[in-house]
Amino acid sequence: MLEKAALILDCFSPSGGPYRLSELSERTGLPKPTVHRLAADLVRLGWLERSGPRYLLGAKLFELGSLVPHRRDLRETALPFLQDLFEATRETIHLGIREGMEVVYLERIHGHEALRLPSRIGGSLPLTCTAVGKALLAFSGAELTEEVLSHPLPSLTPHSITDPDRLRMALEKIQVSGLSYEEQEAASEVSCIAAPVFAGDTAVAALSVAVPRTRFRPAQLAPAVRTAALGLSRVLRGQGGARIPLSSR
Amino acid sequence: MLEKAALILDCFSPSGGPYRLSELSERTGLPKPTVHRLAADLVRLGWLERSGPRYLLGAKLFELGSLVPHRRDLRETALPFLQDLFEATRETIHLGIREGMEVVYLERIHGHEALRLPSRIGGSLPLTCTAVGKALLAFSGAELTEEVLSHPLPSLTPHSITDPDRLRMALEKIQVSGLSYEEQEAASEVSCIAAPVFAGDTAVAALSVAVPRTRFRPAQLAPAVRTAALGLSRVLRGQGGARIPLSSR
DNA sequence: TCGCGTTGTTCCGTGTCACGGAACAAACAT
DNA sequence: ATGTTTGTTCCGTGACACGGAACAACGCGA
Repeated sequence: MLEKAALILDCFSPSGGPYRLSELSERTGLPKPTVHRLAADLVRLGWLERSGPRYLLGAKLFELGSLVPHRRDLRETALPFLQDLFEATRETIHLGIREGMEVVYLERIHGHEALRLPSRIGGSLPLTCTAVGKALLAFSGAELTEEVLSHPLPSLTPHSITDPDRLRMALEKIQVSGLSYEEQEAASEVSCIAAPVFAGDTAVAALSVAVPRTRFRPAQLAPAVRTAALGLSRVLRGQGGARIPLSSR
Repeated sequence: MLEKAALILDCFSPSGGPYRLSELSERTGLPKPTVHRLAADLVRLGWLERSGPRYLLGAKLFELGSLVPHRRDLRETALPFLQDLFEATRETIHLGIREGMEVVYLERIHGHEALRLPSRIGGSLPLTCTAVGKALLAFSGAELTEEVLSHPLPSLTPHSITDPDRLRMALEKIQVSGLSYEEQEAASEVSCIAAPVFAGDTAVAALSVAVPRTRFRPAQLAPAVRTAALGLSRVLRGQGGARIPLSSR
């Protein structure tokens, strides 16, 4: 029952777009009357909304989603640094964390010029295809790197790194320089530079600047990204990662 | 069953903080074994997380919440204007919409100086206690105003407006000037100025600047807020509110 | 205007699985 | 050592989720 409800809600990820009853039925594999009943319940609870024949994710989910502690806290303390970085570069800024073998973006801020990017707040992308992802991967321990390299590498564009050796070299460079680069590996015509945010010697997050390829000037962006990332690291260390003690096991 | 799960999740609003099994049982009024079973299911689905004996809202909710179309679209198109406003003022910026008789905040950005505010992204406050709320209320039709005035006015601080006549006058001023002011009505030592974002002649959103009372200089902030709000209004008009046609009934 | 495919909704008999009291185990306090 | 609170397991009962089938509403092309 809960599981079926979750199936329905998961239909809306990642597109979010409106769906009709029969589409939901088809996508979940659940019979139509079942979806009908469950969807009606979900609407009553505010988890879905309905306008005419179309179902949308509901306001309650936004409310609850905004409260998720890990996300909210990190986003909140990172925000001032993201603003600094935006003000310094006036380009699109990302904040991401690692979740398994993917990046999840917690924040994305930008000005009036909108890049066409696959990244969305709350959405996830392969670690290996983005600057943020590679920054996280490079400082998440050797085991994870091996784990990632043991599968075929996914790609978002023809420029995505699919050769394990190239990736390994790229990660080593990142480990040395503390900076992660990406050129059209996630979206065409977009380049990106990222820096990891540390807690101890592993990365807990990374932030990046995304720029149209034609005006990508890494030398100018590097100090700003690094500064922001280090500043955030320092604040996180200060306030102690242990606001929620992880306790037993 | 769904309803019981919703009860459990609603425990986390607005505090978000971690809860133990017995607290959840008490707050929901559900028997312990029931909560235990449901919570376990919710954890399996990623809607809750569990570290030791504490339950937290889960990552999946963040993911889904970020996709809620109304929120996401408005937030996305508003963001550049919020950035402009932040850059012009370097103060805390809010974006809010009306939901019933409350404001819901879609975005809040700020620099390193953190004001102590009751507003949270995804959270809601009474319309009458905040600059954003009053801006929305002033341009939501006379019926709503009467509806609000027909109940006793809530208050967040001793400065919150609780006198219906005073509120009515304040709203009229807002309707004339297109600007909404608030002084320590939501949080002590904080003043605020807001401007409505229009679709036609009713407000679909409002944005505000919150400032420590001591350095509140309305004359300097007013043009910036108004400019940002009008700019956003224009863009919203341009892209048509009708991306999701409301269709029948 | 009619008919036909599609989509949404209602009905209801069947069987499942959610339910929660009770009993047990583990953690914590004193 | 002993009570107290919290977390977990068990299991018999019955409510209610389930989904096929039949029906209604819509959209579309002729």
